[in-house]
Amino acid sequence: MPSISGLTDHDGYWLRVVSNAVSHDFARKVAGEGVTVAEWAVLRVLYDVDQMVPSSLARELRVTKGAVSKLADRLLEKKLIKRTESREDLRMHSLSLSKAGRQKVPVLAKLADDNDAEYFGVLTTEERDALSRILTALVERRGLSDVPMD
Amino acid sequence: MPSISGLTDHDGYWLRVVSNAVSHDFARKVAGEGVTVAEWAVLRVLYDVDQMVPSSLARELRVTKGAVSKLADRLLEKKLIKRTESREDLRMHSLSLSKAGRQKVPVLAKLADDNDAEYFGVLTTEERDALSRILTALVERRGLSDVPMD
DNA sequence: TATTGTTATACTCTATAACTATA
DNA sequence: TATAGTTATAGAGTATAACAATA
Repeated sequence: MPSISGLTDHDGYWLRVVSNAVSHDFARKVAGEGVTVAEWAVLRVLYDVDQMVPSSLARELRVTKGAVSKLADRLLEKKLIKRTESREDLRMHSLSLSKAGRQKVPVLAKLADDNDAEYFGVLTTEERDALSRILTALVERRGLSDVPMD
Repeated sequence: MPSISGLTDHDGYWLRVVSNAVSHDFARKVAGEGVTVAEWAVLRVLYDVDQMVPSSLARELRVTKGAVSKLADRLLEKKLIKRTESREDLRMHSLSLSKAGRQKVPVLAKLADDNDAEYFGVLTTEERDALSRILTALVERRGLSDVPMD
């Protein structure tokens, strides 16, 4: 008789358990700063580039332009980003951090650092190095750079 | 000047990238069988126990009873599970697999096996063992058995 | 009163596709 | 026609809390 594999027999299951726990806790932390994880990603990208059109942001974050539109709406409401019209092409506009948004990024980055330390700090140096190495290997060998972050 | 960590500087980020990719592909596979990943988890648990009350299922899957109620509704519509009233305690009822549900579990388990092989097969035996070991260590040391699977 | 389960409501995240304005 | 962006719609996944029935 064939044996049926269980939920816990798959690496994908445990990966999801750990990933969800890490993300869930991080979401709770950034919620204290009034933003979601998806919003944090937008803010962090804008922090480096100063300004970016929504279509580029969609490519960078690997989501649809509709998703970016919605995220941008919320960040505008929260006054963390600004919209600037383009003069050359009136269809386009740029998104950039507001002063408040720029001030918030280091705070959020610190929370991300804390969260990582909290979770992966229980590993030995060897384990942590191995994890990073293996995750990177998976990303490279499976070509996950093009995978959406849903 | 303090340097601000980026999205990709955290293990949590890469964990999320890989986990999302694995789950996304698995979701696509089971969608071909007409179920979602959350529904697969319900079916797989019921496969072993024959029958279970929603409150136990909620504990097992670490979601709220409301979430189980919704999942059960969908699985009933799809005729993959059955509801049976309890005779001792009329507030309770048991959920169990229908014949169709029981037949589907091995098919779904095979898809989970395939998905795992597809993703983690690119790792060497040593890497794969290390990944399993490290994920297990994280679950144990961080006490993630109690974390919800959202 | 406490418990089981359902239902109502709400939110995040995402997608697809129709639509508007501009090129 | 093609492109940039918005909006409408939908659906998965989840939570909280109000509720009904029963214990």
